[in-house]
Amino acid sequence: EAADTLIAAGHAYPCYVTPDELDEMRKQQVARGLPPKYDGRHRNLTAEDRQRFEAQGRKPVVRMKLPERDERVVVSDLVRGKVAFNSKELDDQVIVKSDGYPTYHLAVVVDDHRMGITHVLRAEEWLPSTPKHLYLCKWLGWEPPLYAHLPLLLNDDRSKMSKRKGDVAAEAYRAKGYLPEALVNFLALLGWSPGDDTELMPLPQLIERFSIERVTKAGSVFDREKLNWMNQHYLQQMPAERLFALLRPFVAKTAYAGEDEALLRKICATVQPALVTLADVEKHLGLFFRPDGAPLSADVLRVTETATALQVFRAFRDQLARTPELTAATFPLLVKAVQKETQVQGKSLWEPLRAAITLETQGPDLALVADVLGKEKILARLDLALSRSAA
RNA sequence: GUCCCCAUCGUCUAGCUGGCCUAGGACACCGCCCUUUCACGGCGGCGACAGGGGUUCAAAUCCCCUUGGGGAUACCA
Repeated sequence: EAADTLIAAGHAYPCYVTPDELDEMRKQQVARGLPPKYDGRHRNLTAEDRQRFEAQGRKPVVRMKLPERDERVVVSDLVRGKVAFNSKELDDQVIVKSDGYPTYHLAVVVDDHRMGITHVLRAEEWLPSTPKHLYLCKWLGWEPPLYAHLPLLLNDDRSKMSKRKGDVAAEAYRAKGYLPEALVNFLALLGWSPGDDTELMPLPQLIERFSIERVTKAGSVFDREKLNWMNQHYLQQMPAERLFALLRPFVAKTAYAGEDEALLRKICATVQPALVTLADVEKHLGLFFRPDGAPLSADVLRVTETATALQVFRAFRDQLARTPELTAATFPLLVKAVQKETQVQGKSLWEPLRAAITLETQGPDLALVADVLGKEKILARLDLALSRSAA
């Protein structure tokens, strides 16, 4: 309907040039050192011309008919101020494709008008096509919306980050275990800041404090490290119940999906302080369920094979064997007893213990882990460490 | 090529109406402290006004040029 209106008013016209012909045309222009541009060859077709093309079975596109004379078009942008373009630089843009579908340019103008859109906030890449949208509005007799062209999100090499290239769709971040609140908070800070040093802001606060005047002009690199930090922050804050609910789909993807639910719940709570993303739960789960005979890292071997380590293991094994019940609260007591007995303390005491018990050199609080693992398992692993050294 | 946008630490940024900036914060990195372990946390360190001209008593802040980066130049959005 809008296209028909424009054609009737002489602001648009059917164009029968085929993609192949356009290709050829541009190639020749480039060869002659000219900028590739539609040359307007179908701007003024006669009725006969049209009939001839129709008879050939050609389906036309509809193109905007930009003014013959050069005009100055000024875009008033909420973040960039006034930006001037020359209509001469613009092309007779296709607004309806040969399959009858409108292109973005026509669709966005018509759609926004019908929906009563007052503000168009879009990325900077759209700034150069805004003059076209302004023409469309003008010809259709509509008041254009207010525009704000936001800075681009950039890859590490400072090129434009595109949702059509790479693994950067919002869904991809969800799949990688990032929380919506973390992503939103992080994204809000790319190209905008509240003006003070506040960085951690939940959505309601973001909404309250946001103002378009404080939007920056330069593009910003998407820094995964900072996102990680923020994600971890929100993860640590989270109540255990909600965390477990969010963790479920990630647990479901692992080999441990069928384990006892109460146990999984306990593990998730234990592991919370060590999570950077939800997906990290997988590797931590492995820590609890890995088979005793699994291959060990060089670090684990290094810290479990010292003379001091062996001394600690023997003492701890004895302590543990004599303990009726092992809990997160009693574990440190056992370690304390070992310290007294062996005179080993601090890192040289805890590090080998952790490595022998969890088969990792890092992880959540050892007492908590030990509680989940249970007495029998720990005894078995200590024996294993002892026998490894004996061999 | 042409048009347009942009330019403060490695990254995100504060600084916008010029003096309070020997340029502040955050992430990352490095120390120290806390913790008998891991992490959290606390403290500190490293680290930037792209260059050159102006304007001014005074410029990161205003103007110009250069350089650099990015975007757009599709029957994609």
